[in-house]
Amino acid sequence: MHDIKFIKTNPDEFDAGLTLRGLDPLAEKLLLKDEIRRKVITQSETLVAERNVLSKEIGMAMKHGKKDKAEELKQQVAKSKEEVTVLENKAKELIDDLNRDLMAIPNLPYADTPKGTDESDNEEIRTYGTIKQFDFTPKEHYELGENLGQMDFLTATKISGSRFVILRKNLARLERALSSFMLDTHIIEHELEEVQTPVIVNSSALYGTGQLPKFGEDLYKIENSDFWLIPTAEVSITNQFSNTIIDEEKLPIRMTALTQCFRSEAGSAGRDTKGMLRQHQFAKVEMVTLSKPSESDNELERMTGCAENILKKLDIPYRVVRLCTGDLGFSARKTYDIEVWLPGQNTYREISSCSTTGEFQARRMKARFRKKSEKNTEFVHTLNGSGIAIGRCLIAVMENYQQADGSIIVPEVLRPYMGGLEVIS
RNA sequence: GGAGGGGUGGCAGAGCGGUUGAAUGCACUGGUCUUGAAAACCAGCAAGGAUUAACGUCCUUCGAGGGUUCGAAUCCCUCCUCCUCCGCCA
Repeated sequence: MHDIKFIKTNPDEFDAGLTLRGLDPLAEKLLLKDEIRRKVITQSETLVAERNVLSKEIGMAMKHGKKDKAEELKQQVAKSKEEVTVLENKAKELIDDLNRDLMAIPNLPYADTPKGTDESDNEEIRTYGTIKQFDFTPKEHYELGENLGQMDFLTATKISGSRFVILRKNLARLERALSSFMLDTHIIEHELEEVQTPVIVNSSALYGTGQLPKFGEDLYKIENSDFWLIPTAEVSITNQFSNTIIDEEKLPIRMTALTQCFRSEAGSAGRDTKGMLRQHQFAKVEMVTLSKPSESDNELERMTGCAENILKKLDIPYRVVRLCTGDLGFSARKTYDIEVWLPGQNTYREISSCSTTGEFQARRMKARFRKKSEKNTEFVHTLNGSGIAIGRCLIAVMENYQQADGSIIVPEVLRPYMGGLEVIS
Protein backbone atom coordinates (compact mmCIF):
# COMPACT_ATOMS: atom_id res chain seq x y z
CA MET A 1 0.00 0.00 0.00
CA HIS A 2 1.13 3.50 -0.66
CA ASP A 3 1.83 6.11 1.95
CA ILE A 4 -0.32 9.16 1.42
CA LYS A 5 2.36 11.23 3.13
CA PHE A 6 4.89 10.05 0.59
CA ILE A 7 2.52 10.98 -2.20
CA LYS A 8 2.05 14.36 -0.61
CA THR A 9 5.76 15.12 -0.50
CA ASN A 10 6.67 13.37 -3.77
CA PRO A 11 3.67 13.64 -6.07
CA ASP A 12 5.79 13.74 -9.21
CA GLU A 13 7.82 10.69 -8.28
CA PHE A 14 4.61 8.84 -7.46
CA ASP A 15 2.98 9.70 -10.75
CA ALA A 16 6.17 8.90 -12.64
CA GLY A 17 6.06 5.42 -11.09
CA LEU A 18 2.50 4.97 -12.22
CA THR A 19 3.43 6.11 -15.69
CA LEU A 20 6.03 3.35 -15.82
CA ARG A 21 3.17 0.95 -15.16
CA GLY A 22 1.19 2.51 -17.97
CA LEU A 23 -1.26 4.08 -15.54
CA ASP A 24 -2.64 7.59 -15.42
CA PRO A 25 -1.36 9.98 -12.76
CA LEU A 26 -3.33 9.82 -9.53
CA ALA A 27 -1.51 12.04 -7.05
CA GLU A 28 -3.70 15.07 -7.50
CA LYS A 29 -6.92 13.13 -7.07
CA LEU A 30 -5.64 11.25 -4.03
CA LEU A 31 -4.33 14.37 -2.35
CA LEU A 32 -7.65 16.09 -2.78
CA LYS A 33 -9.37 13.17 -1.08
CA ASP A 34 -6.76 13.29 1.65
CA GLU A 35 -7.33 16.95 2.23
CA ILE A 36 -11.05 16.45 2.67
CA ARG A 37 -10.41 13.49 4.90
CA ARG A 38 -8.13 15.46 7.20
CA LYS A 39 -10.51 18.37 7.35
CA VAL A 40 -13.39 16.19 8.47
CA ILE A 41 -11.21 14.38 10.99
CA THR A 42 -10.16 17.67 12.51
CA GLN A 43 -13.76 18.85 12.74
CA SER A 44 -14.91 15.61 14.27
CA GLU A 45 -12.07 15.45 16.76
CA THR A 46 -12.64 18.99 17.91
CA LEU A 47 -16.20 18.13 18.82
CA VAL A 48 -15.22 14.89 20.51
CA ALA A 49 -12.61 16.74 22.55
CA GLU A 50 -15.26 19.21 23.71
CA ARG A 51 -17.56 16.36 24.63
CA ASN A 52 -14.84 14.61 26.59
CA VAL A 53 -14.20 17.74 28.64
CA LEU A 54 -17.89 18.11 29.45
CA SER A 55 -18.18 14.44 30.36
CA LYS A 56 -15.38 14.81 32.84
CA GLU A 57 -17.09 17.82 34.31
CA ILE A 58 -20.24 15.77 34.70
CA GLY A 59 -18.25 13.16 36.52
CA MET A 60 -16.84 15.77 38.88
CA ALA A 61 -20.27 17.31 39.47
CA MET A 62 -21.77 13.91 40.29
CA LYS A 63 -18.95 13.21 42.70
CA HIS A 64 -19.61 16.43 44.56
CA GLY A 65 -23.34 15.86 44.62
CA LYS A 66 -24.17 18.79 42.33
CA LYS A 67 -26.93 17.01 40.51
CA ASP A 68 -28.45 20.10 38.92
CA LYS A 69 -25.19 21.09 37.36
CA ALA A 70 -24.69 17.58 36.02
CA GLU A 71 -28.12 17.57 34.40
CA GLU A 72 -27.45 20.89 32.79
CA LEU A 73 -24.18 19.64 31.33
CA LYS A 74 -25.84 16.48 30.07
CA GLN A 75 -28.23 18.59 28.04
CA GLN A 76 -25.32 20.40 26.49
CA VAL A 77 -23.59 17.18 25.47
CA ALA A 78 -26.77 15.69 24.07
CA LYS A 79 -27.04 18.62 21.70
CA SER A 80 -23.71 18.01 20.01
CA LYS A 81 -24.12 14.26 19.97
CA GLU A 82 -25.89 14.00 16.67
CA GLU A 83 -23.38 16.24 15.00
CA VAL A 84 -20.51 14.15 16.31
CA THR A 85 -22.04 10.94 14.99
CA VAL A 86 -22.52 12.41 11.54
CA LEU A 87 -18.98 13.72 11.36
CA GLU A 88 -17.48 10.52 12.72
CA ASN A 89 -19.30 8.43 10.15
CA LYS A 90 -18.26 10.76 7.40
CA ALA A 91 -14.64 10.62 8.52
CA LYS A 92 -14.72 6.83 8.61
CA GLU A 93 -16.19 6.72 5.14
CA LEU A 94 -13.52 9.03 3.77
CA ILE A 95 -10.72 7.07 5.44
CA ASP A 96 -12.05 3.78 4.07
CA ASP A 97 -12.47 5.26 0.63
CA LEU A 98 -8.93 6.58 0.49
CA ASN A 99 -7.54 3.29 1.78
CA ARG A 100 -9.50 1.38 -0.83
CA ASP A 101 -7.90 3.54 -3.48
CA LEU A 102 -4.43 3.14 -2.04
CA MET A 103 -4.85 -0.63 -1.70
CA ALA A 104 -5.66 -1.02 -5.38
CA ILE A 105 -2.64 0.87 -6.73
CA PRO A 106 0.35 -1.26 -7.71
CA ASN A 107 3.81 -0.70 -6.31
CA LEU A 108 6.16 1.77 -7.98
CA PRO A 109 8.82 0.12 -10.14
CA TYR A 110 12.43 1.12 -9.57
CA ALA A 111 13.33 4.00 -11.85
CA ASP A 112 15.89 1.85 -13.67
CA THR A 113 13.36 -0.83 -14.58
CA PRO A 114 13.58 -1.68 -18.27
CA LYS A 115 10.62 -0.25 -20.09
CA GLY A 116 8.36 -2.58 -21.99
CA THR A 117 4.91 -3.99 -22.40
CA ASP A 118 5.32 -7.73 -21.91
CA GLU A 119 7.82 -10.48 -21.25
CA SER A 120 9.48 -10.06 -24.61
CA ASP A 121 10.87 -6.74 -23.32
CA ASN A 122 12.51 -8.28 -20.27
CA GLU A 123 16.23 -7.72 -20.04
CA GLU A 124 18.58 -10.69 -19.99
CA ILE A 125 21.05 -10.28 -17.13
CA ARG A 126 23.11 -13.47 -17.37
CA THR A 127 23.00 -17.04 -18.54
CA TYR A 128 24.40 -20.16 -16.98
CA GLY A 129 25.33 -23.58 -18.30
CA THR A 130 25.68 -25.02 -21.72
CA ILE A 131 22.65 -26.02 -23.67
CA LYS A 132 23.03 -29.69 -24.40
CA GLN A 133 22.95 -30.83 -28.02
CA PHE A 134 20.97 -34.04 -28.40
CA ASP A 135 21.66 -36.50 -31.21
CA PHE A 136 17.95 -37.20 -31.28
CA THR A 137 14.90 -34.97 -31.12
CA PRO A 138 14.33 -34.20 -27.44
CA LYS A 139 10.81 -34.85 -26.24
CA GLU A 140 8.60 -32.71 -24.09
CA HIS A 141 8.18 -33.78 -20.48
CA TYR A 142 4.66 -35.10 -20.86
CA GLU A 143 5.64 -37.37 -23.72
CA LEU A 144 8.48 -38.72 -21.64
CA GLY A 145 6.33 -39.07 -18.54
CA GLU A 146 3.43 -40.73 -20.26
CA ASN A 147 5.69 -43.12 -22.14
CA LEU A 148 7.22 -44.09 -18.84
CA GLY A 149 3.73 -44.66 -17.49
CA GLN A 150 4.56 -42.46 -14.53
CA MET A 151 2.78 -39.24 -15.46
CA ASP A 152 -0.97 -39.61 -15.71
CA PHE A 153 -3.14 -36.70 -16.77
CA LEU A 154 -6.14 -38.76 -17.79
CA THR A 155 -6.83 -40.26 -14.40
CA ALA A 156 -6.29 -36.89 -12.78
CA THR A 157 -9.00 -35.50 -15.03
CA LYS A 158 -11.37 -38.11 -13.70
CA ILE A 159 -10.93 -37.16 -10.08
CA SER A 160 -10.25 -33.43 -10.43
CA GLY A 161 -10.35 -32.00 -13.94
CA SER A 162 -7.95 -30.43 -16.35
CA ARG A 163 -4.64 -28.98 -15.20
CA PHE A 164 -4.02 -31.71 -12.66
CA VAL A 165 -1.63 -34.61 -12.78
CA ILE A 166 -0.88 -37.84 -11.03
CA LEU A 167 2.77 -38.82 -10.76
CA ARG A 168 3.63 -42.42 -10.15
CA LYS A 169 6.55 -44.51 -9.02
CA ASN A 170 9.95 -42.93 -9.61
CA LEU A 171 8.60 -39.66 -10.99
CA ALA A 172 6.58 -39.24 -7.83
CA ARG A 173 9.69 -40.01 -5.88
CA LEU A 174 11.69 -37.60 -8.02
CA GLU A 175 9.32 -34.80 -7.12
CA ARG A 176 9.77 -35.61 -3.46
CA ALA A 177 13.53 -35.81 -3.90
CA LEU A 178 13.60 -32.38 -5.50
CA SER A 179 11.67 -30.92 -2.58
CA SER A 180 14.00 -32.35 0.01
CA PHE A 181 17.09 -31.43 -1.96
CA MET A 182 16.00 -27.83 -2.31
CA LEU A 183 15.01 -27.42 1.31
CA ASP A 184 18.20 -29.05 2.57
CA THR A 185 20.30 -26.84 0.34
CA HIS A 186 18.51 -23.74 1.57
CA ILE A 187 18.67 -24.52 5.25
CA ILE A 188 22.22 -25.88 5.27
CA GLU A 189 24.09 -23.90 2.62
CA HIS A 190 22.02 -20.75 2.45
CA GLU A 191 21.10 -20.66 6.13
CA LEU A 192 17.43 -20.04 5.55
CA GLU A 193 15.00 -20.98 8.29
CA GLU A 194 12.56 -23.70 7.32
CA VAL A 195 8.93 -23.11 8.18
CA GLN A 196 5.77 -25.11 7.61
CA THR A 197 2.80 -22.84 7.17
CA PRO A 198 -0.92 -23.22 6.50
CA VAL A 199 -2.02 -23.39 2.87
CA ILE A 200 -5.42 -22.06 3.83
CA VAL A 201 -5.43 -18.42 4.82
CA ASN A 202 -7.95 -15.70 5.54
CA SER A 203 -8.60 -12.68 3.38
CA SER A 204 -6.66 -10.29 5.56
CA ALA A 205 -3.47 -12.24 4.83
CA LEU A 206 -4.18 -11.93 1.12
CA TYR A 207 -4.64 -8.19 1.47
CA GLY A 208 -1.32 -8.10 3.29
CA THR A 209 0.70 -9.50 0.43
CA GLY A 210 -1.36 -7.83 -2.28
CA GLN A 211 -3.35 -10.66 -3.88
CA LEU A 212 -6.48 -8.89 -2.70
CA PRO A 213 -8.42 -6.77 -3.41
CA LYS A 214 -7.59 -6.96 -7.11
CA PHE A 215 -6.79 -10.57 -7.91
CA GLY A 216 -9.40 -12.65 -6.14
CA GLU A 217 -10.30 -14.26 -9.45
CA ASP A 218 -6.95 -15.99 -9.63
CA LEU A 219 -7.53 -17.66 -6.27
CA TYR A 220 -9.59 -20.52 -4.96
CA LYS A 221 -11.96 -19.56 -2.21
CA ILE A 222 -13.50 -22.04 0.16
CA GLU A 223 -17.24 -21.72 0.10
CA ASN A 224 -19.15 -20.16 2.99
CA SER A 225 -16.03 -19.06 4.75
CA ASP A 226 -13.30 -16.47 4.76
CA PHE A 227 -10.80 -19.17 3.77
CA TRP A 228 -8.72 -19.17 0.61
CA LEU A 229 -6.13 -21.54 -0.78
CA ILE A 230 -2.74 -19.88 -1.09
CA PRO A 231 -1.43 -19.20 -4.61
CA THR A 232 2.08 -19.10 -3.13
CA ALA A 233 3.61 -19.69 0.30
CA GLU A 234 4.70 -16.06 0.20
CA VAL A 235 1.27 -15.26 1.61
CA SER A 236 1.48 -17.39 4.71
CA ILE A 237 5.20 -16.92 5.37
CA THR A 238 5.19 -13.15 5.07
CA ASN A 239 1.96 -12.57 6.95
CA GLN A 240 3.36 -14.23 10.03
CA PHE A 241 4.73 -10.79 10.74
CA SER A 242 1.57 -8.77 10.24
CA ASN A 243 0.92 -6.34 13.06
CA THR A 244 4.31 -7.12 14.52
CA ILE A 245 7.19 -4.98 15.67
CA ILE A 246 10.45 -6.82 15.20
CA ASP A 247 13.69 -6.08 17.06
CA GLU A 248 16.26 -4.72 14.64
CA GLU A 249 18.85 -7.35 15.66
CA LYS A 250 16.58 -10.10 14.40
CA LEU A 251 16.79 -8.80 10.83
CA PRO A 252 17.27 -10.04 8.25
CA ILE A 253 14.85 -12.93 8.73
CA ARG A 254 15.30 -15.38 5.87
CA MET A 255 12.77 -18.18 5.59
CA THR A 256 11.89 -21.01 3.26
CA ALA A 257 8.89 -23.28 3.03
CA LEU A 258 7.64 -26.12 0.89
CA THR A 259 3.93 -25.95 0.20
CA GLN A 260 1.36 -26.79 -2.35
CA CYS A 261 0.11 -23.75 -4.26
CA PHE A 262 -3.29 -23.30 -5.82
CA ARG A 263 -4.18 -21.10 -8.74
CA SER A 264 -7.38 -20.90 -10.70
CA GLU A 265 -5.48 -19.79 -13.83
CA ALA A 266 -8.44 -17.65 -14.79
CA GLY A 267 -7.49 -15.82 -17.92
CA SER A 268 -4.91 -18.31 -19.09
CA ALA A 269 -7.35 -20.61 -20.84
CA GLY A 270 -5.65 -22.29 -23.75
CA ARG A 271 -2.14 -21.49 -22.54
CA ASP A 272 0.18 -24.36 -21.77
CA THR A 273 -2.68 -26.80 -21.71
CA LYS A 274 -0.45 -29.77 -22.40
CA GLY A 275 1.62 -31.23 -19.63
CA MET A 276 2.22 -30.07 -16.11
CA LEU A 277 3.73 -26.68 -16.80
CA ARG A 278 0.63 -24.81 -15.70
CA GLN A 279 -1.39 -26.62 -13.06
CA HIS A 280 -4.12 -25.64 -10.64
CA GLN A 281 -2.09 -27.26 -7.88
CA PHE A 282 1.68 -27.42 -7.69
CA ALA A 283 4.42 -27.73 -5.13
CA LYS A 284 6.87 -24.90 -4.66
CA VAL A 285 9.72 -24.12 -2.34
CA GLU A 286 9.37 -20.47 -1.49
CA MET A 287 11.81 -18.03 0.05
CA VAL A 288 10.81 -14.94 1.99
CA THR A 289 13.11 -12.38 3.55
CA LEU A 290 12.33 -9.52 5.88
CA SER A 291 15.10 -6.98 5.96
CA LYS A 292 16.01 -3.47 6.93
CA PRO A 293 15.32 -1.02 4.10
CA SER A 294 19.03 -0.41 3.54
CA GLU A 295 19.69 -4.12 2.98
CA SER A 296 16.82 -5.14 0.76
CA ASP A 297 18.60 -4.63 -2.55
CA ASN A 298 21.45 -6.84 -1.43
CA GLU A 299 18.99 -9.38 -0.10
CA LEU A 300 17.35 -9.56 -3.50
CA GLU A 301 20.69 -10.49 -5.09
CA ARG A 302 21.30 -13.03 -2.35
CA MET A 303 17.88 -14.58 -2.74
CA THR A 304 18.21 -14.81 -6.50
CA GLY A 305 21.57 -16.45 -5.96
CA CYS A 306 19.97 -19.06 -3.67
CA ALA A 307 17.50 -19.98 -6.39
CA GLU A 308 20.22 -20.08 -9.04
CA ASN A 309 22.34 -22.32 -6.87
CA ILE A 310 19.64 -24.98 -6.98
CA LEU A 311 19.82 -25.07 -10.75
CA LYS A 312 23.60 -24.98 -10.73
CA LYS A 313 23.70 -28.02 -8.49
CA LEU A 314 21.23 -29.76 -10.77
CA ASP A 315 23.37 -28.64 -13.69
CA ILE A 316 20.51 -27.30 -15.74
CA PRO A 317 21.06 -24.29 -18.03
CA TYR A 318 19.15 -21.16 -17.20
CA ARG A 319 19.12 -17.45 -17.66
CA VAL A 320 18.24 -14.60 -15.36
CA VAL A 321 16.09 -11.79 -16.71
CA ARG A 322 15.06 -8.53 -15.17
CA LEU A 323 11.35 -7.97 -15.61
CA CYS A 324 10.32 -4.94 -17.59
CA THR A 325 7.70 -2.48 -16.40
CA GLY A 326 4.92 -4.27 -18.23
CA ASP A 327 5.69 -7.68 -16.77
CA LEU A 328 6.24 -6.61 -13.17
CA GLY A 329 3.82 -7.98 -10.58
CA PHE A 330 1.45 -5.83 -8.56
CA SER A 331 3.49 -5.77 -5.35
CA ALA A 332 6.97 -5.76 -6.84
CA ARG A 333 9.42 -2.91 -7.25
CA LYS A 334 12.08 -5.05 -8.91
CA THR A 335 11.96 -8.64 -10.08
CA TYR A 336 14.41 -11.17 -11.44
CA ASP A 337 12.92 -14.15 -13.19
CA ILE A 338 14.96 -17.29 -13.60
CA GLU A 339 14.13 -19.24 -16.72
CA VAL A 340 15.27 -22.81 -17.28
CA TRP A 341 16.11 -24.27 -20.62
CA LEU A 342 13.56 -26.81 -21.76
CA PRO A 343 14.99 -28.84 -24.69
CA GLY A 344 11.57 -30.32 -25.49
CA GLN A 345 10.14 -26.85 -26.02
CA ASN A 346 13.45 -25.50 -27.30
CA THR A 347 13.02 -22.40 -25.15
CA TYR A 348 13.51 -20.88 -21.71
CA ARG A 349 10.59 -21.06 -19.28
CA GLU A 350 10.10 -19.29 -15.98
CA ILE A 351 10.94 -21.39 -12.96
CA SER A 352 11.53 -18.74 -10.33
CA SER A 353 10.65 -15.15 -9.69
CA CYS A 354 12.47 -13.14 -7.04
CA SER A 355 11.15 -9.75 -6.05
CA THR A 356 11.57 -6.98 -3.59
CA THR A 357 8.41 -5.16 -2.64
CA GLY A 358 10.18 -2.55 -0.55
CA GLU A 359 7.83 -1.53 2.23
CA PHE A 360 4.74 -2.06 0.05
CA GLN A 361 3.57 -5.27 1.69
CA ALA A 362 4.91 -4.34 5.12
CA ARG A 363 2.78 -1.23 5.13
CA ARG A 364 -0.29 -3.24 4.14
CA MET A 365 0.24 -5.75 6.93
CA LYS A 366 1.90 -3.41 9.42
CA ALA A 367 5.14 -5.34 9.73
CA ARG A 368 7.60 -3.02 11.42
CA PHE A 369 10.90 -3.04 13.21
CA ARG A 370 12.40 -0.93 15.92
CA LYS A 371 16.01 0.12 16.13
CA LYS A 372 17.66 -0.47 19.45
CA SER A 373 17.10 2.41 21.87
CA GLU A 374 15.01 4.23 19.32
CA LYS A 375 11.42 5.05 19.89
CA ASN A 376 10.08 5.12 16.39
CA THR A 377 9.26 2.12 14.29
CA GLU A 378 9.92 1.67 10.60
CA PHE A 379 8.40 -0.66 8.07
CA VAL A 380 10.55 -3.62 7.11
CA HIS A 381 11.21 -4.48 3.51
CA THR A 382 9.84 -7.78 2.27
CA LEU A 383 11.21 -9.98 -0.48
CA ASN A 384 9.92 -13.18 -1.93
CA GLY A 385 11.16 -15.66 -4.47
CA SER A 386 10.64 -19.18 -5.65
CA GLY A 387 13.43 -21.41 -4.64
CA ILE A 388 12.22 -23.05 -6.83
CA ALA A 389 8.98 -24.32 -8.36
CA ILE A 390 9.03 -28.10 -7.93
CA GLY A 391 6.76 -29.10 -10.78
CA ARG A 392 8.55 -27.01 -13.34
CA CYS A 393 11.88 -28.18 -11.99
CA LEU A 394 10.76 -31.76 -12.47
CA ILE A 395 9.99 -30.91 -16.06
CA ALA A 396 13.41 -29.32 -16.49
CA VAL A 397 15.17 -32.35 -15.06
CA MET A 398 13.21 -34.71 -17.28
CA GLU A 399 13.79 -32.78 -20.47
CA ASN A 400 17.44 -31.95 -19.87
CA TYR A 401 18.38 -35.42 -18.64
CA GLN A 402 16.41 -37.46 -21.15
CA GLN A 403 18.04 -40.17 -23.24
CA ALA A 404 17.19 -41.47 -26.67
CA ASP A 405 15.32 -44.45 -25.24
CA GLY A 406 13.05 -42.19 -23.19
CA SER A 407 14.75 -42.92 -19.91
CA ILE A 408 15.86 -40.12 -17.61
CA ILE A 409 19.17 -39.85 -15.84
CA VAL A 410 18.82 -38.85 -12.20
CA PRO A 411 21.04 -35.81 -11.51
CA GLU A 412 23.91 -36.64 -9.15
CA VAL A 413 22.69 -34.41 -6.34
CA LEU A 414 19.32 -36.10 -6.27
CA ARG A 415 20.56 -39.68 -6.11
CA PRO A 416 20.97 -39.69 -2.32
CA TYR A 417 17.31 -38.77 -2.16
CA MET A 418 16.36 -41.54 -4.60
CA GLY A 419 18.01 -44.44 -2.83
CA GLY A 420 20.95 -44.23 -5.21
CA LEU A 421 18.81 -44.63 -8.32
CA GLU A 422 20.70 -43.49 -11.42
CA VAL A 423 18.15 -43.80 -14.19
CA ILE A 424 14.38 -43.64 -14.33
CA SER A 425 13.10 -46.02 -16.97
C1' G B 1 -19.95 -30.83 18.44
C1' G B 2 -21.33 -30.25 24.18
C1' A B 3 -19.98 -27.85 29.19
C1' G B 4 -17.06 -24.29 31.71
C1' G B 5 -13.10 -20.44 32.18
C1' G B 6 -9.88 -16.70 29.88
C1' G B 7 -8.09 -12.80 26.17
C1' U B 8 -5.31 -5.81 29.47
C1' G B 9 1.33 -2.41 27.55
C1' G B 10 7.83 -6.40 25.47
C1' C B 11 6.42 -10.15 29.42
C1' A B 12 3.86 -11.14 34.13
C1' G B 13 -0.37 -9.17 36.41
C1' A B 14 -4.18 -5.41 38.97
C1' G B 15 -8.45 -2.80 37.66
C1' C B 16 -14.70 -4.56 36.64
C1' G B 17 -19.16 2.73 34.94
C1' G B 18 -16.18 8.79 36.09
C1' U B 19 -9.07 12.87 35.44
C1' U B 20 -7.29 4.78 34.23
C1' G B 21 -3.55 5.01 28.47
C1' A B 22 -4.25 1.96 32.42
C1' A B 23 -1.58 0.12 39.59
C1' U B 24 2.49 -3.16 40.67
C1' G B 25 6.63 -6.38 39.32
C1' C B 26 10.16 -7.93 35.60
C1' A B 27 12.62 -6.51 31.17
C1' C B 28 14.58 -2.25 28.62
C1' U B 29 16.89 3.00 28.28
C1' G B 30 19.28 7.24 30.72
C1' G B 31 21.36 9.12 35.31
C1' U B 32 23.53 8.98 40.52
C1' C B 33 26.93 5.93 43.10
C1' U B 34 31.52 2.68 41.81
C1' U B 35 38.50 1.82 39.70
C1' G B 36 34.97 -1.21 36.74
C1' A B 37 30.73 -4.23 37.26
C1' A B 38 26.78 -5.79 40.35
C1' A B 39 23.45 -4.01 43.94
C1' A B 40 20.82 0.22 45.48
C1' C B 41 18.45 4.77 44.32
C1' C B 42 16.23 8.48 40.76
C1' A B 43 14.03 9.22 36.03
C1' G B 44 12.10 7.55 31.36
C1' C B 45 9.67 3.65 28.68
C1' A B 46 2.82 1.51 23.69
C1' A B 47 0.94 2.16 18.84
C1' G B 48 -1.77 4.80 15.14
C1' G B 49 -3.91 9.42 13.64
C1' A B 50 -5.14 15.07 13.44
C1' U B 51 -2.73 19.69 14.26
C1' U B 52 1.99 22.61 14.83
C1' A B 53 7.98 25.72 12.18
C1' A B 54 8.82 23.43 16.81
C1' C B 55 7.64 22.61 22.05
C1' G B 56 3.18 20.79 22.57
C1' U B 57 -2.12 19.98 22.25
C1' C B 58 -6.00 16.79 20.84
C1' C B 59 -8.36 12.03 19.01
C1' U B 60 -8.43 6.64 18.83
C1' U B 61 -6.92 1.89 20.69
C1' C B 62 -7.34 -2.79 27.10
C1' G B 63 -8.95 -9.82 21.19
C1' A B 64 -12.48 -7.77 16.79
C1' G B 65 -17.07 -5.48 15.51
C1' G B 66 -21.74 -3.50 17.13
C1' G B 67 -24.92 -1.54 21.32
C1' U B 68 -26.35 0.91 26.24
C1' U B 69 -24.56 5.69 28.67
C1' C B 70 -23.31 12.49 29.35
C1' G B 71 -19.08 9.03 30.11
C1' A B 72 -17.00 1.94 28.99
C1' A B 73 -10.96 -1.85 29.97
C1' U B 74 -15.29 -2.10 33.19
C1' C B 75 -22.52 -3.41 31.41
C1' C B 76 -25.16 -5.98 26.88
C1' C B 77 -24.93 -8.58 21.89
C1' U B 78 -22.22 -11.01 17.83
C1' C B 79 -17.75 -12.96 16.13
C1' C B 80 -12.56 -14.56 16.61
C1' U B 81 -9.09 -16.88 19.65
C1' C B 82 -6.78 -19.56 23.86
C1' C B 83 -7.22 -23.03 28.06
C1' U B 84 -9.77 -27.28 30.88
C1' C B 85 -13.22 -31.51 30.68
C1' C B 86 -16.39 -34.73 27.50
C1' G B 87 -17.38 -36.55 22.42
C1' C B 88 -15.18 -37.29 17.55
C1' C B 89 -10.80 -37.69 14.78
C1' A B 90 -5.32 -37.88 11.36
